Amino acid sequence: MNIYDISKKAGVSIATVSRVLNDSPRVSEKTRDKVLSVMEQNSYTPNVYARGLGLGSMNTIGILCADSSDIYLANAVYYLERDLRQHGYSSILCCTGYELESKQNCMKLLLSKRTDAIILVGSTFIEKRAEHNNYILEAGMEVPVMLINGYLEGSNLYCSLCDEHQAVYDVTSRLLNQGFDNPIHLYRALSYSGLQKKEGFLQAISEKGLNPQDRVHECSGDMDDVIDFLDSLYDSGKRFNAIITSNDELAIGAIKFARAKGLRIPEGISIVGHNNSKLARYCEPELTSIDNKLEMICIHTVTTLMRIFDNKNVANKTMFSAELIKRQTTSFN
Amino acid sequence: MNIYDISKKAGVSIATVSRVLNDSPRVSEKTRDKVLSVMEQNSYTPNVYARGLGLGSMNTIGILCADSSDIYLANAVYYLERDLRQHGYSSILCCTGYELESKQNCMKLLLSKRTDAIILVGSTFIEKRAEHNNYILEAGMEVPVMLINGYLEGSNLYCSLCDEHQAVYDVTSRLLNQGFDNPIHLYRALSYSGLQKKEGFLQAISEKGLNPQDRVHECSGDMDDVIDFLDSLYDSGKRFNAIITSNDELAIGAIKFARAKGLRIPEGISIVGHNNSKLARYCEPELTSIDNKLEMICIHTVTTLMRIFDNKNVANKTMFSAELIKRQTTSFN
DNA sequence: AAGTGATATGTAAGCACTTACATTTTTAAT
DNA sequence: ATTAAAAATGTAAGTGCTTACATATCACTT
Repeated sequence: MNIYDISKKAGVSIATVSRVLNDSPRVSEKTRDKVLSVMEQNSYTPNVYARGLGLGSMNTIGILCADSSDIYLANAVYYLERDLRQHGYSSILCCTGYELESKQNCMKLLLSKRTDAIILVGSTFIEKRAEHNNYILEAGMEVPVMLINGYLEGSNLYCSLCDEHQAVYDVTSRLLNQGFDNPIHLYRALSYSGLQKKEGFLQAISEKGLNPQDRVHECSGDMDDVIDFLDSLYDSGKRFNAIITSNDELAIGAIKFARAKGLRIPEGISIVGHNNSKLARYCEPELTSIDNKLEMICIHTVTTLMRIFDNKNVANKTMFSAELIKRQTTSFN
Repeated sequence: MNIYDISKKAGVSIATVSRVLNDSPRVSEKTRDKVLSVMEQNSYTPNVYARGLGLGSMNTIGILCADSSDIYLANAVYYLERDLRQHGYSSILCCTGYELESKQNCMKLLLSKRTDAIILVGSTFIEKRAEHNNYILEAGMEVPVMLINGYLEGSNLYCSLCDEHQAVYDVTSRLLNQGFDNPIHLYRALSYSGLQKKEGFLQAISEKGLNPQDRVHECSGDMDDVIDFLDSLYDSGKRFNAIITSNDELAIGAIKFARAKGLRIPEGISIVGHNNSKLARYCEPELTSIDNKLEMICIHTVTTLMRIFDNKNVANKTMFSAELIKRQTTSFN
């Protein structure tokens, strides 16, 4: 069943059928109804490939995500797909993992699918080494590329993110002022946002005149690794009374560590997570966490994309403010 | 840059270029190399829409998922996308939510995208009312439809699932034999697998001669609702010493409830989750949970799909065995 | 009733590929 | 060197849609 069949059955030309398909105003109401009812009766579905050929696009967006099984990224994917679909776009998902080559391949794949734009989810994309960003910049020359939780100065990328630097600076300062004067920071990966978090932490402690030495540590995503790491740090004689992490999983590892060592939370040690994922309420005690407004960022990203498609003007960078969600692992008033 | 440009630059016909594109053996090695290098130099990417038109397909699979922000379903989506991509297929994701109409619309959307198959993730798809399954069966007439964690007797759907009935029957029986003689079951939704879990529970308790009355309860997915529900059940005088749930989130709600009431886990009350998600280790005490082999099911689903595409013969239903992962909310030996 | 502009419809040429069939070239056997 | 079969390549007709341009129809005006 194609446009020719429909045109015959409706007694019109294929151009008219096509116009109906594309909501053209240049069809009389009578004809439109006729054509639509023929389509309905024959449960006709236009062929996307043919339309894509003719139109040069078929309203699909590529979502490049490091790991959609990560609870935070999974939420991002969910919000994005939902909002895109509401705007008439569908989503091709591609999970890259954390290897550069795999990311590049996935990007190539999405570009070859002629997606109208590409959204990068997971701040792990913008890395320290500039050459690791090239494939993103190149993609940006072909289609609009949106970064969630990332930013690249002076690039043609569109960025929606949260002010993680400020957020971490703020909690760290508050903890310091409250007597938790010996904090450490655990992070997962030095992505753009990871870097911001770390810098926020460092700024706060340096303002208090603390030595940053041995206060910042990279951890694997596995909870047991986090526990092991903290155990060995502790057993080597190192002491600390606050742990600020770059995501909630790490913070839960920290909680497990503290409980196992008999440290009291939050009196003896404060713990702050990041992302304010559902996990924050699953653990015990429930986790104080920085909410970085993921849903808002995703909605904004999709809105921006639509404006770009409409050739409206658009900011290259939009930054939201995080919010500290206080629970039981800290004793802020 | 299209196939004509390439053919000119390589000094061959478009048919030859197309053959190179399609890995046809009917091209000499010399010509193939020549064409490939011209493509490379001009960084040519074949147009998916044109290829899709000519070939009638472009190796894309639709993934219909109730809610990809659900930690269990997010994992399924992750495994599926990964395995599909390894086999040269890309994935269009569509999150339906739990409303029938929305599910139907998403299915239509995916079919209109001419996906080569559709995978339904989230057992919520096969419901009690037969008419709610019609849209799935109709889709099954057009393309292969695979069900993850679902089954529909006598249909043309391909199903990969885990024997949840047996799994729940087994733990429930073990708990009963261990003296936890007053169990209740909480479930999220009466999907196919939800039904299996419930039936497994009921069979176990009826074999022990217990009254099933008031032992099985539907809960919302929200943790606070679960806690509230159990609170009011408890406050109304109802007592129980084992809670078997249909997912880990519910079980964590149960843990929170038990701790708040001062019930001792696992001596006073045993709690068993389902899915063995990461969550099971985040809570306190860590949760005993039924592992229903999601990764294996997903891999099997993709393999099955590839066999279908190759016209190899394939089982309509494949069932795996679950495994009980013992942690701290039960005291099995 | 003829003429005008607006509106509706049709024709045909893209869009970038695939592939059956026809033709040419190569290889190997005589 | 001749010939047949096999291999490589080319030609041209799809694939199902969009849309510029041409043409037909309609509603008014005079």
